[in-house]
Amino acid sequence: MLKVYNTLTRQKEIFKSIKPGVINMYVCGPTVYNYIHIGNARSAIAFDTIRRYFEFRGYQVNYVSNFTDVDDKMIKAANEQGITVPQLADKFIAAFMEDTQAINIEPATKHPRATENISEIISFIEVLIDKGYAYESDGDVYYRARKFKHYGELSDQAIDELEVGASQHVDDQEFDKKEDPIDFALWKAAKPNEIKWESPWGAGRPGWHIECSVMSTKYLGDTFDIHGGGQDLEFPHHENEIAQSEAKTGQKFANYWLHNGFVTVGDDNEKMSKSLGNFVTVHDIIKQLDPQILRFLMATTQYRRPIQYSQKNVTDATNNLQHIQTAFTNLNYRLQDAVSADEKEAELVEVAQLRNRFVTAMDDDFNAQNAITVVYELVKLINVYAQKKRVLRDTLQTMSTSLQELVSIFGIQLTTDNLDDAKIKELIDQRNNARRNKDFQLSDQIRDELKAQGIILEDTPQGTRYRKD
RNA sequence: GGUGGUAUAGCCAAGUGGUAAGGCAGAGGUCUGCAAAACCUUCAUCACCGGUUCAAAUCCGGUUACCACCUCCA
Repeated sequence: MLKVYNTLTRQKEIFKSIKPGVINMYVCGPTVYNYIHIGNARSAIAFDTIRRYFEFRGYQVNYVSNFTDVDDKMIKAANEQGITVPQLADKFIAAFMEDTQAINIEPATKHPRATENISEIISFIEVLIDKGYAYESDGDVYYRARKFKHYGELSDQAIDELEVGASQHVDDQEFDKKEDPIDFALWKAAKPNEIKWESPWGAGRPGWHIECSVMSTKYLGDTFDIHGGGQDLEFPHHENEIAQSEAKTGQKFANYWLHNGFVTVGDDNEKMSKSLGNFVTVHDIIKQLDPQILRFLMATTQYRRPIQYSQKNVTDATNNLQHIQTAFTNLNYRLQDAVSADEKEAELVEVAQLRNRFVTAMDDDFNAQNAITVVYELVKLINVYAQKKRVLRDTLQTMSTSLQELVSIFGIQLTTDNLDDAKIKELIDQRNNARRNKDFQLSDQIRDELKAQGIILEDTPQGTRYRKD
């Protein structure tokens, strides 16, 4: 029985999809004005992991995630770089695909862009105006937040308690055009030389929140199963999406709202921001860090908890991932002398039990911490088994399949690392000859030389094997 | 000011009434010619105060600290 924490009700609920066996989910994607930072990566990884788990549980997942390819930041960045907004968008969408591929994120079923849906956005806004939920004001269109009686329910904000301007980002010009300070823009009139589209209210561009309402309902229907995004989007972005969508359709918008936690940077746990100089992009990180390690660190932390991106945590993740990889290597190594026999060993039962425990852990709001603990137990079982004198091919195969399957939910791919180098093999032969002759000075010399080249030798009862450091 | 969240060993982190999972790091050991890898052993009374209970990290009341959001933000 799968439970998810629903921000809407602030509790864990039994998950039930609208259509059996199918899940429609929408996840807010990035504004493509820069390389994605590790916060974006965290969100992408969290929901990719959730998606993979649903698929593992047998669901077909329709996963839609947008690109915000026009807004103030886009316009500013394009001007600074002397290119057009669409050029900027193309550049960073390509970078997004590249970076997310590196951390093994499956492409969404559909990656719609705001600018590809302008006519749908305009129609959507027209309906809101017709229903009295929106009004035009000097070329802008605003949503009448107070008119929507559920406004503030997602984020538990009492509408009269909202402290307008608390985040110190009030636009004075906009302020004057609004009936009420809490109203928000659906359409913004174009300033001179800005990218623009024609509309019934004059030339302009869509506000930020409207695109997600339009694209999610366009691809997933008026009511869909899951809407996800970062915690910071809860208010106002998701609150506004609900207001827009439910005012238009009269239907429930999304059944379950899932929000991932933040990433903090550095050993003193400070928030990532450009002014603090700790703004970290995935593009830069993966130049020096194995993307799998970043993936592992983020995917194995429960998605709602904060993650501290620090050297210590990266090192831990590196060691833990290596530990799992080593078990897989140990397993594969024993295939060479495994026997085929029609026996059902006790380990098979244990593997099945561990799998069940993994599922139980993940069923509890994707508790990756408990799930990875089960993987470590499987790793131990494998390591112990791989040291037995007699091992069965079937048992090894089952262990291998299970281990790979479970870690693949976290987006981790284990490698068989088929090093096959005649030169190294010759050196190993020389070394083993020396060892037989008790010439340990020579044998250690050979080992040290290989180590200097990044090749680690390991003597096992089945012979000497080697791996890359 | 409003809302939400968090507080468990050197670090990360499970655990919603029954006497503290797991990982990393550390220490000791087994295996090894020595290593490596693996395995074994070892390492905490749970922010603070008060209460309920036979029994609380877990429930109730209060306090403190930190974080996030309140129309840039994943």
